[in-house]
Amino acid sequence: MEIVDLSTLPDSEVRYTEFLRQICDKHEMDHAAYAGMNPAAGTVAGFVTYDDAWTEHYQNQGLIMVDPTIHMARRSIAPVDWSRLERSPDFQRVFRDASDFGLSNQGVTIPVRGPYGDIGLLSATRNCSKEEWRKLYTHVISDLQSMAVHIHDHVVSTDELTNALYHPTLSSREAEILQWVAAGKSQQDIGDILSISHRTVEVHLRSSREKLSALTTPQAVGRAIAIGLITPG
Amino acid sequence: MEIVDLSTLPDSEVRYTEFLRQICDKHEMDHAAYAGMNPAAGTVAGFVTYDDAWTEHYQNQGLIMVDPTIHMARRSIAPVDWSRLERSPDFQRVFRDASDFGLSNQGVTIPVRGPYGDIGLLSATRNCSKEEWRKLYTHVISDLQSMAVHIHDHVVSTDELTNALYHPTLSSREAEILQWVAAGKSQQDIGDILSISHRTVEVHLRSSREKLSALTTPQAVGRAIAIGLITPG
DNA sequence: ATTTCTATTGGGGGATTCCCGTATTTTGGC
DNA sequence: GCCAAAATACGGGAATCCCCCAATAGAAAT
Repeated sequence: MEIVDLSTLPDSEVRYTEFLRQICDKHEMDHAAYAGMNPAAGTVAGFVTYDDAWTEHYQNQGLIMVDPTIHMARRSIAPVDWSRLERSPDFQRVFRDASDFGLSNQGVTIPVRGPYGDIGLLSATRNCSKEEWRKLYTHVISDLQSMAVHIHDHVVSTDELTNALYHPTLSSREAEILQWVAAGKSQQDIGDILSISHRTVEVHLRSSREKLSALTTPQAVGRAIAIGLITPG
Repeated sequence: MEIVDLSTLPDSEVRYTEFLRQICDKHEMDHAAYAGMNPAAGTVAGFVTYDDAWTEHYQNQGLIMVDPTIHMARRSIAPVDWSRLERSPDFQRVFRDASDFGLSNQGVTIPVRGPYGDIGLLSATRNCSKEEWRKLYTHVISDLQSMAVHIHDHVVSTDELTNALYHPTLSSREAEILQWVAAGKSQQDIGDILSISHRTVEVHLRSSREKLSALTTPQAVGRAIAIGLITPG
């Protein structure tokens, strides 16, 4: 199958929504939605083909916090077929509401992760019989996975806001010292290891915290790991 | 396309290698390889269809440290076509060696990430003309991505060693407090938030450190985030 | 050539964390 | 039911971190 190159389309939110519509058409889905999250920056970007009414309701009710499809997909490697979700109270809550808006409880959510703790979720839904869904699923899942990777890759690489928050650059010294902190060393230890004063170590740590907008060193370490500047020690 | 269910095959390394062979057969590849990494635990698992000679050479020379396919794929969301790699000295080094062992410099590496900082790389290679490769690539990439997700999901969910290192369980209080620390709160702050003494907060932090085998709180936060027990704040 | 940024070292002092205790409550196994 | 282990809770005191300040030297930018 040919891949629609997102980069050839005009640069706006509309473009992504249009891309989702094309996916729907091609794979006989009623609706598709993409949500991209950057846990370190706390940002979320979303594009949907749903009606505004449902989107508004979803946001106003804070359904994103209880939506079981998101909850599961965030913890999964493989695509999550909604039919395999546990029928929890949260499930009832979200899908009862969705049903009121004419949406099906048949669908799939595909997680895609990037190297910096970012995660994209591509969901597609369709109202049809269980057998039809089963057949459709096995037929299109592979393409949908490709589409999910494609869209997430594109969103991450073009979203300037995300990119800015993504890559606070640490100097080599800062990264080096923060890496040692993540490895459990004290400032004095690090000073000895690098043959510099523990005062200097503290200065680099402080600037690292500032660059990462972190209040404390543990927070800075967490963020640095989440965005891939250092590795857990 | 039908997905070969890995769970129906006998449980061993051989099974994965066999699965890789099937992928080769189905998609007209010469060789395939999978490498799974858990950065928090520092473990690496690999399965290949290459000759032992090349595998040995690769390991003895420590090529994994300079292999540009791995280097790039680790930082990418989308599949990495080897033909688009920069012709760096490392590239020359690895692919000159590979060529000596009769291996092609045409191939693709597909990264797959899980929620706990784990990453799997599925590579496939084939010796053919550029045009053939181009055609083959667009034809099979979607299926290969599916296969990559499938194999990584399976390796992660069945590798007991990984699982053990993966999930040191924190008590709810411990996770709660560590989450606040990752959000940049001090012990005093957290005590106020949870209406307990900051002394108690410190005790929970200590046991969290012990469970995560961490020497310091920053290290504990880093590990907890890497293995998904908490999220970066 | 001047400015700006980075890396380095240092003092003093308050804030925070961390190790040493103890004690109560909850949980799980026998 | 009982006991052991874990979870929860609190305090004193020592070690560490962190913030204020100042200062020098080299590299990079203008």
